[in-house]
Amino acid sequence: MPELPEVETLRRELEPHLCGRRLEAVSVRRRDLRFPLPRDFAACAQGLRLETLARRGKYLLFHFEGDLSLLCHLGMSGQIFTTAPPQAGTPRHEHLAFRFSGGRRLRFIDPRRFGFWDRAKTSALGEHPRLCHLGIEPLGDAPKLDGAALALALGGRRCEIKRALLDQHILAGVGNIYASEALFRAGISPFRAANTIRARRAERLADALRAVLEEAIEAGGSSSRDYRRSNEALGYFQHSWGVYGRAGAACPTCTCKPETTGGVRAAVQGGRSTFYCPRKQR
DNA sequence: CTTTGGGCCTGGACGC
DNA sequence: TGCGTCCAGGCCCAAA
Repeated sequence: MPELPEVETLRRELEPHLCGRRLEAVSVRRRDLRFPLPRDFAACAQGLRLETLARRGKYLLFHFEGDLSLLCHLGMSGQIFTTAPPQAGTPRHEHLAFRFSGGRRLRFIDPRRFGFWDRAKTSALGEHPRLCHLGIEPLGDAPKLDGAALALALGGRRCEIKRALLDQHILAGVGNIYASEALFRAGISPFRAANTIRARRAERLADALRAVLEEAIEAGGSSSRDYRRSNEALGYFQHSWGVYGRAGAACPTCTCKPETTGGVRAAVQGGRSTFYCPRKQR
């Protein structure tokens, strides 16, 4: 389940291997990803030099020379590898393969096909329908994610804060894991109405969001069944989860015993699992 | 405008 | 062993 830290880890890993290289060939095995691959996808960037690799929210952006960019969203189970397949032959869910100059290859694997790719003019990326409504970039400047910016972005929404954090139009890049973790660190209940987070709470939450995302990037992201790094290494931030996936376990900051208090709780909000400590989070 | 819920998709876990 | 069912959650979209 790639969220911002996993995509940023991927970006950092790919950058030194790919930037400056020419895209020699793109092979397409399946076009029916989350959205159909554009007709000219394989041809549009062929022969162009990759200038920079960027990220916006959970999107990976390949900026080529000649005003062309490729966008990649990993969805739920999307993975990108620069390594060769572990066994000979093409893996079952390898939908795209890119060959860069110098022989460097990039493989896109996505069993659930919730991921997708698109192409756009770099100069018009801001108007791309998937990017134009994205909210605050949590680790960016302008606007820097602080309490005031967060409270403004939440904009008096009456929905639960957990749901608001998952709304990419408010904040870009936070998914289910890091939303739970940030709320836990900030001591804010996931059920609290978003419009009650204004001053001090907003400051705490903004700080918690930035901190948890930065620490996760530092750790190479959180590994799961659906996420491996491009070099097949494992991220290890899952060992630092305070509440996510830990229902019934002792809250790491409480001294109360889970046998008597029930420990970390699990709930469902908007069809998504949420984990929280009812004592610490209000 | 906001909010809510369903749909897409597959592999793995689980119960019988 | 094998079958059916449920679950994970990224995003979009229709409906209220």
